[in-house]
Order: sequence, then C-alpha cells, then structure tokens
Amino acid sequence: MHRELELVESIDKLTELTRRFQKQLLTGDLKEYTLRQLYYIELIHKKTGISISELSKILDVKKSTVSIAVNQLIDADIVIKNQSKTDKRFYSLELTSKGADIINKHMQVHRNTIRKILEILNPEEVDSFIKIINKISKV
Amino acid sequence: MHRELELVESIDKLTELTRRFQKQLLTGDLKEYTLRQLYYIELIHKKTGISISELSKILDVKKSTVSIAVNQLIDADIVIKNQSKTDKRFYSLELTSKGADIINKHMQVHRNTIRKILEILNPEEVDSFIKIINKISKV
DNA sequence: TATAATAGTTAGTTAGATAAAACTATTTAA
DNA sequence: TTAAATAGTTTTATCTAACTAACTATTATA
Repeated sequence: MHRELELVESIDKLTELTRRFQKQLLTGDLKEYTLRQLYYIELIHKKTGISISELSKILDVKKSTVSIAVNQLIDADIVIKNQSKTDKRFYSLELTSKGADIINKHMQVHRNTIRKILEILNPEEVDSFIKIINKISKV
Repeated sequence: MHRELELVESIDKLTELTRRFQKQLLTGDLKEYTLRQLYYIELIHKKTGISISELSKILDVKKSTVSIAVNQLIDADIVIKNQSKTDKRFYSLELTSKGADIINKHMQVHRNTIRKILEILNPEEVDSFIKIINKISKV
C-alpha cells in the first residue's frame, strides 16, 4: 500500500524533527541540563506530588536510578521532596521556583519552533495538525 | 494566543510519541542494538557511500567518536567500508545484508504503529498528516 | 619538494545513566 | 506481635557515548 510507505516516511521525519527540537533545547539557556534531567523536570511539573516509585514506573527504570537522579535535582535546588504525613515512606516531589523557571524556558524554546510552524502552515493546517496529534497521541 | 499554547502542547505530545516509538524499537528484534547504533545504520542506509567525516558533520560529533562507532558496526558485520580509489584517505560506508535486514526490521516496527494510526485517522486526516509533516520537516 | 591540510585511527579519559544488592525506615498482614 | 512488603537510599560496578591529543597515511599547495 502506497500510503503506508508514506506514513513510514512520516514517522522517520517526526523522529528527525524531535531530534532537532532536542538539539535546540540543549543550546541556549538550558544547555547546562541533560535531556534526561529536563524530562524528569517535565514529569514532576506535569504530575506534581509524584513519588520516586511512581516516576520509576513511568520511566521504566529502577528506583535506585530515579533516587539518584531526583536527589541531584534536589541538590541543584530544582526539586523539593516532602515526606507524606499519612505514610512516611513516601515523598512527594514538586518543582522549586528555579524548576518552574526551567519549565518556562523550555516552553520558550518550543515557542520559537512554533513561530516557524505558523509561518509555513495555513490556519486550517494548524487546526488539523493539533487535532491529528491529539488523536494519535492517544494510541 | 490560544492556538500557540495548543501548539506547545502538540510539540510535547510529539516528543512523547517519539519516545514511545523509540521504546518500541528497543523491545523485540532490535533490542540488541542501541538507539544510537540504529541511527548510524539508518544514516548509512539513506546516504550509502557516506564517509566517516561526513557522518561526523551530520551528527555533530568528533571524527574519533564516529570512527569508533562505525568500526563497532563493521566488527558486528552490519557495515562495510571501502577505500576510495580516487582518494585513498576516504572510506565509503554501506550496509551489509545484515544491515539491510536491520533496516527492514526497523520499518516493520513502524508498520505496526502505522496500522494503529490508520485505525484512528480517517483517510483525509491521513493525507493531511503526511502533507503537514512534510511541510514542517522542511523548516 | 617541503609543508599544509585532510581522513581516519588509537589511547586514554570523563560524564551520564543504568543496575544489582544490601541497607534503613515504615507500614501491612498473618 | 512478628513477619512480610514497600519506599527510598547507598554502594559498587558496568556500559555508552562523548571528548582530547597524538598518531599514520594520503593529498594538495606554496
């Protein structure tokens, strides 16, 4: 099927595109962080209050790995850890203001990309793009 | 602008989507390779005859890094290296049949994703998707 | 022809992310 | 109430991917 082949191509292009986004991310204001760190920060932002174990499940890596990574972010004043009062084994994670600032800078990098996208797509295409990505990301 | 915010979201979703594609890639038949290796293999496939230096420019890493990575692929019988006759300093790279097989398996993983995409998008959306990705990837 | 530049290699090093295993503290369940 | 389970930490070790710097071989140039 011809369309199927075009879709294989599209997936490759998407991967390439993402690679470029990530490269952009690592130049400029956020270059002192690794992609992995930025991903941790993003997850803690989106799921405020998440625990080490939950992060470990989402990322599919061992708790020890997450523990080390999160404690680095805590040392860097990006994340804080609060011990749960109902179950003292748990610690809920959230961003500090420095962490929130990183999220903003991250979004700013995306906005620069978006400016370019808005230049080359017409309004109907922008709508389709948003709609289609929403659909696909639910797969 | 409201649409701008939605586009920021879309970019995040694309990144997440790509992360999932890559995870799929690392389970199943290709799990013995790293993402980096698969990327090298893909580049050598798309640009048959490419040299170490050219790869180094595309990937934006030092020649020594590429040299080591490529020689690993040669040792694993995935890539072969031919010394140029017109300039003996150059070696042109290409895939072996084992390398070609990896490309096929890589595409097979994508096809599974595509099957799912074709289930949730209607034909017009598939067309838009392909068209829009083509436009954006030229940015 | 002697010197520069280029392609690729090799040796040694470092940073980052991971895991296994043994550990503490706390909570749950038999 | 004792044993098992859970959350998180620490230590030790491994692997990948990257770097620098010094190297060989080859080609281009002054």
